[in-house]
Amino acid sequence: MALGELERAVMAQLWAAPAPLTVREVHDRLERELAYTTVMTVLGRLAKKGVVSQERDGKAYRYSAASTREQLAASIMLDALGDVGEDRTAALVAFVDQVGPEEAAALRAALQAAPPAAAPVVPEVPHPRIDGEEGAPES
Amino acid sequence: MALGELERAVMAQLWAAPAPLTVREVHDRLERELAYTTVMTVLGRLAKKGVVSQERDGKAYRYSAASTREQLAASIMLDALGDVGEDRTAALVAFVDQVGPEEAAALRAALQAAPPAAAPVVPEVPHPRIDGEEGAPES
DNA sequence: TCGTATCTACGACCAAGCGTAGTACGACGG
DNA sequence: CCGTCGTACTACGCTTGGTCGTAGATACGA
Repeated sequence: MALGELERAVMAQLWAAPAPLTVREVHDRLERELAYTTVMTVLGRLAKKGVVSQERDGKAYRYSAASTREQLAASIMLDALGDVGEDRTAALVAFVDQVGPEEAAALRAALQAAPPAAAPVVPEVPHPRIDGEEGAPES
Repeated sequence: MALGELERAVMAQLWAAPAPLTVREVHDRLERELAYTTVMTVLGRLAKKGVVSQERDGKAYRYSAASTREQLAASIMLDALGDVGEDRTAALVAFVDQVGPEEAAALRAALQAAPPAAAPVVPEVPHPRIDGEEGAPES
């Protein structure tokens, strides 16, 4: 994925908002003074990448993050893990080794919650796809 | 970080080799037919980024990966985790949730091997930079 | 000494991605 | 009819990564 700086800032707004935002709302919330169209472009690109979803609201669109910040981070972590090739175990060891004890504790807790053998729910989304009119004719 | 395709291929060769390689050696080992200078440029950029270290060997340089593949992957994962902001725990939960049961098992094993309560804080480096050689001069 | 083979150092070019924004154009409320 | 709002499309500059070419130093054999 590797979002850019502005893209991350925009995502931050979307994640911080309780409901989908319009371009104008995102624009207004951003600290930086940007042209309205700049925000539009960024949101469009994010939508194209699949990290945000847009829904029509009258004339305008409302944008919302397609996944939570945590899920996205997890996806990126997973991608990095995948790049390692075969010895994922060693990479995970290195990872555990690099995170602090607090994260290690969190990891332990997370592992406790995860059933070792049960097929995890996770309907899909290894990483967000950008299919268009395929399976969800909303509206 | 986020190495490019060729950069990853070059790194793969360096990781696969038991000893530092010259540009020519890397060039010869790569599947693709590339100009010698292309490999040189890539190795130079890699060195500039700090992911490989170069040592003089007569007229030529010998290049070796600055850290293991696993450490690099772990660093990238850690970076992604850092981007999440405060709630790293949730991100780790999501991560555990997204990895398969095998990785979860590996994670468990890694956590077992990890020092349970030793260092209260990391000596330094919020996220590890790769400039110096701090990795492991295995050779 | 000359020519050739090696290397490195630098510069160049192109494609893609991101930041940033302008322009065109349709819909809406006065 | 006109200004406002919103989208669509285009564009431009910058950075990064892939790919080389050329130039200069150096070593080595004839």
